[in-house]
This record gives sequence, structure tokens and C-alpha cells, in this order.
Amino acid sequence: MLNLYHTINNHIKEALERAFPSVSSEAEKAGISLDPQLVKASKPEFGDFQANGAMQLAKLLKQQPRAIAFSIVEQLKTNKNFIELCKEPEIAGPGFINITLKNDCLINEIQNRLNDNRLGVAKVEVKSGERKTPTVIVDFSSPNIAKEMHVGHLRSTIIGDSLARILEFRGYKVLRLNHIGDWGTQFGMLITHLKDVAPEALKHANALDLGDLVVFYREAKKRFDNDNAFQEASRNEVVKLQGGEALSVKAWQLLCAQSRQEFQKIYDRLDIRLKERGESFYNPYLEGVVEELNNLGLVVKDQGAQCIFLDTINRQSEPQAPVIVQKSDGGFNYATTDLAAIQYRFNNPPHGDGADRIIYVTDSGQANHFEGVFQIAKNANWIPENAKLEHVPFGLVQGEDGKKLKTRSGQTIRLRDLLDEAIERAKSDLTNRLQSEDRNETDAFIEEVATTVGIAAVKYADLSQNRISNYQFSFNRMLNLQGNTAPYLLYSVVRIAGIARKGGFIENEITELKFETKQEWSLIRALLKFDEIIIEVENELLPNRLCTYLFELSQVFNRFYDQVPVLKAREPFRKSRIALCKLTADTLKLGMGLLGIRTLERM
RNA sequence: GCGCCUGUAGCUCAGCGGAUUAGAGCAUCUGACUACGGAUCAGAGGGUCGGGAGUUCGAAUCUCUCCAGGCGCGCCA
Repeated sequence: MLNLYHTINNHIKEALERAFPSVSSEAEKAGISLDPQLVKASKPEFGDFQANGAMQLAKLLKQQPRAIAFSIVEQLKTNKNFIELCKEPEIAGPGFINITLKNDCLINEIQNRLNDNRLGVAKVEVKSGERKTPTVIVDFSSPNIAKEMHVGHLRSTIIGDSLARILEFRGYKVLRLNHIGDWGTQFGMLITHLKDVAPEALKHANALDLGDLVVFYREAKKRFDNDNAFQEASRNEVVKLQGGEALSVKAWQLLCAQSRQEFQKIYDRLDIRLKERGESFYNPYLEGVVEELNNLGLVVKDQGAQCIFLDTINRQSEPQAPVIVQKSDGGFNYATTDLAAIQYRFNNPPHGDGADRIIYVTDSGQANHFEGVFQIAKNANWIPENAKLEHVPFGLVQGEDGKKLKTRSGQTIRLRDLLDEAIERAKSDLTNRLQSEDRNETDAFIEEVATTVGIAAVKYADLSQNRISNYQFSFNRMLNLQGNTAPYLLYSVVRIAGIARKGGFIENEITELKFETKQEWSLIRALLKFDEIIIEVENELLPNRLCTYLFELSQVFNRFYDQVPVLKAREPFRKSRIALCKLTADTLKLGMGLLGIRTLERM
């Protein structure tokens, strides 16, 4: 209903100016914007929209807010275009103007949606001066080579994927970058250990199977901590790798390839696609970055390291913490890599991505780091005009005890185990249900439903919460069949699919829609809110807003389904209701698709 | 010590400067299956929005301050 919002907003603005012709200049003098402050109605009984602007103007105009509202409404009543869309506005409370859309107007909107596979969501405009589609980079997931993906990667992966999907749907060119940790000093010990354990792997072309990478990593770490000779060899190995020695590079590549395979298994299960571009990609640029920052006079040598002290942040800390761009041993660190990445991503092709917006989906613990790095990029003038650079932080994953999520023995929980358990629990729920309902289903059906429900539950539970706060992980809650959970949403889709199977769906284009119950009008209004929710998520990067919307839509639908017959209704109500069912299913499927969640026809 | 984030019902959380009565879900209690899948629906109880001050016609929302918790804080990423 964004189009209607804009139209009505303009009508009110116009009415305001006509009612108070001198108000524009006076408002300007007083530094007040002439915004009618049109927003969604806070409660259904107040209509569809409410304009809150009259109160703000009271002082300026030296009139009662209700009187101002009255004058605006008088003007609105003379506007034919407005009258065509809305019922007569009502003035309420201190001076709110409540606006309710006419039924014909709503029906017209529904009609448009039925013929629109974007469900009213506009595609991003390419402004006339610009040649290209705006590019957004979503940097997410980012596991480390030779380590297994664990709960710590869950939120970034799920939230980042959903944001990427939403931006893609809006028509942006989206680059989903997996900034994996494929470089650093730990490779010294890993390569040294690999050369010892599997020297033959370095001579043949085939990738080796290291089995459990976590075990491999732990073995290497253990030797590093206890064996001086091994430590010495590891340090030499880092130098060799950085120097590009063939055998070391080969070993590094083998380790990366091995890890990549493991990561891919998880991404396949989660239905996530990513372009791998690890930290090592930026190696060739690091020296140049430090040089450039040096030339700009931003860098200070402190205790042997090349540092940048920012007066905008960390001002009060004592001693003041710098951002280190080159270590005292000459090596570079993650700040350097991130700076190189920012520069590269904003640069135009072929030596960059030409990004207009960069989004980093990482835990909130890195907020200080990004604040510093972003500030440096700004000081160095690397951020193009109108481009955006954003950290999208999220909180910790906690167990039901409120502590950081761990296994009973205190180990980090592997992502694959977590997914296995979710699916296993969904499966046992399902088989119990099938048994109690005397249903016979194939193993393939059970497998598909359990997998879909399990993965959906994990994703939805995470996405449905405001990402900024910590997230309490609970299998019981996420798999609950009632409430704001994935199974509840999936069930709504299944119910509609049931209607479709029994009654068929719309054959041709539906004309002559007719509605009579309050449940239908509630459903219609819920359906029409989809587009503004998508725009909101695009701007705020909060997928939980979409989840809340989909849950509320499901609730409104289930109420309708429970209280209003569809297939047994007489025409034209029958086909009108079927149309609402279809639109509900389409909206739920599209919405859940944008969350990265698959839906089912039966469950 | 400094910085960032969080504090809303028994629990988990929404809440976008706006309304008498601050909303959901879970849990608890009471109802509804001869209408499309009851994995549903209808209803009830449950709150000094961490405390205090300020800005505003209006504050859970903005500002300040205090309290509590989490995370981070020079050469790991």
C-alpha cells in the first residue's frame, strides 16, 4: 500500500497548504518541516492511516490542534481524487486525522496484486543519471579454514543470506561475499603438521581426505604448544608461505580445498549460496594500503607498529587504543585486510566491485573494530559520495541457561550436529503425529518434511528475533507447533494448499471480487502491507520485521480460515475468497523464500 | 578503568516520537471439531516498560544520570 500512502500523503500536504497558505514560509522561518506526519494507524479501529501533523503546527499557527485538523479535513473533502480513495476523515483525540480507505480502493489493490508476481514490491529504480544497477555487497558467514563451522557462524550465515535475498528481490545487484579466514600465522603450524602427517598428498594432484578437520587442527595446536622444534618449523613455514614457496602454497591450497568441501556441505543443507573471496585475496593490496594511508599522513609509528589514532573514537580510553595497520614485525593484520577490502569493493571494475553499499554481518563484538576501520576509510576519502558502509551487528547465541551456547562437556557446538538434532527432533514429532492420526506416508515424505521443518525452525527462530540482542537458542521453542514459529507458518501454507487441492485455484483472471465479513477485510489489509515491510527491511536490515509480518498474516489467515467458509460459499464470494487464499499463499511463500525458508504443500 | 550493546508480563521476545487499555508467543486456566487438515480458533488472568531527572502538546521510544547484565579494549580474526 506504499503507493496509496504516497498519494494520500500528497493530498494531505496539499490540503494543508490550501488551508494555511502562509504556513510554508512561516514554518520555514520557525525551522519546522511541513510534514503531515502520515503513518500507519496505530490500531485497526483508527482506520488505515493517521496524520499526526496538526499538533506540531499548533504553536506556529496559534490555533487548537483540533481546529487545524478540522481545516485540513475541510480541504481534503473538496479533493475529488482523495474522496475517491478514502472515506470521510475523522478527527480524534488531541488532533489526529484518521483515514480509512474505501472498500473499492482495497479491492482494486487486491486485484492488482493478483496479477503481479512481485506482489506490489517495486523494483529498485536506476536513476536517469546512472548507468548501472546499484550494487550491494553482503559480507557474511566467513568461517575459518581448517576449523569447522559452529554455532558462532549460524547467525551471520542465516541473517546475511536473508538480507541478500531481500536486496536481490528488490533488484539490486548483490555480491554475497564469504570473507573466509584463509590467511594468517596459524597456517604455519597447520602446514608443518600436514607435511608430517600426509607428505604424499603434496606430491599428487588429488586432494586428500583429512577426516575431521577439527581433530587435525587440535593435533597441530597441541604440537605447537608442546614442541619447540615444531614451533620453530611453523614460524619458518609462515615465512615460506608468504614468500610463495611452491610446496608451502600447495599445502595451503590443499587445506583450503579440504575446508571448502566441508563448508559446502553445510551451505547446501542450509540452501545458501556464497562467493568465496577469502582474506588472502587482498594480500596484493596490503602494502599499497599502508603506503597510501602513510602518504595521507594518517599513520603514526608507535612501539614499532604502524598505527592510526582516531580522535573520533576511543577518545577517553587510557591509554588511547590505535588501529594497527602494520605490526612491528612488518606483517599485516585484519584491520589492514578490511581496509584493503573496503577500498577494493568501492573501486570500480576491473580493479574493484563498484559497490554502492557494503554490509558486514558480524557479531556485535566487532563493533569497535568496524567503527575504527570505517572511520579510517572515511578519512582516507575512499567512500564514494552517496555510498553506504554499514556494520550489521548481532548478539551472542546463548543456551537456555543464558550462558554462551556449549555442549554439555563445554565444547563448541558444531553446526552440522545442531542441524542434525533439529531435523531429528522434527522427525520424531512428525512420526508421532502420523501414528496418532493413522496416516501412512512414505519414508521420502517423512524425510523431506522433517528436513524442511527442522532447517526452517532453526532459521526462523534466529531471524524472528531482533538481531541486536543476544539470542537464546532452544530446540523446544523453535520447533513448537504453536506460536511464532516456523511450523506454524508452514502449516498455514499447507492449509491453503489443502483448499487448492480440493477446490482448485483460480482458472483465469478474477473479476468482480466481493467481500462481506470483517475477517476478509482484515486479511486484505494484512496482505496489502507486504510491500512496505520489504522496504522497511531493506532500509533497517532487520529481518525480524518480516517475520513478525508473516506471523501476523498467518494469524489473520487462520482466523479467516476458521470462521469463514471458502469452498462452500456461494458465488461470487467463493471465488473471491479463493483469490484471498491464493494471495495469502503467494505472500507467505515469497516472504518465507526471502527468509531462506522452503515451504511445503503437505506436512 | 574506557567503549559498545542490552534491561518491557513467570519465561522468550515485539514495539517505527503519538491516543482511553504498552502488544505477541510460551506457560496457566476456560471454551469450540457433522464447514476446506484442531499443527487451528475464541476467551481469561498476568506490567511501577531497571531507578531518577530532563526535552516535548505527547516518551517504552529522544537527552542526561545512576544501577544491573553481556561483549570488547596494541601488534589473533
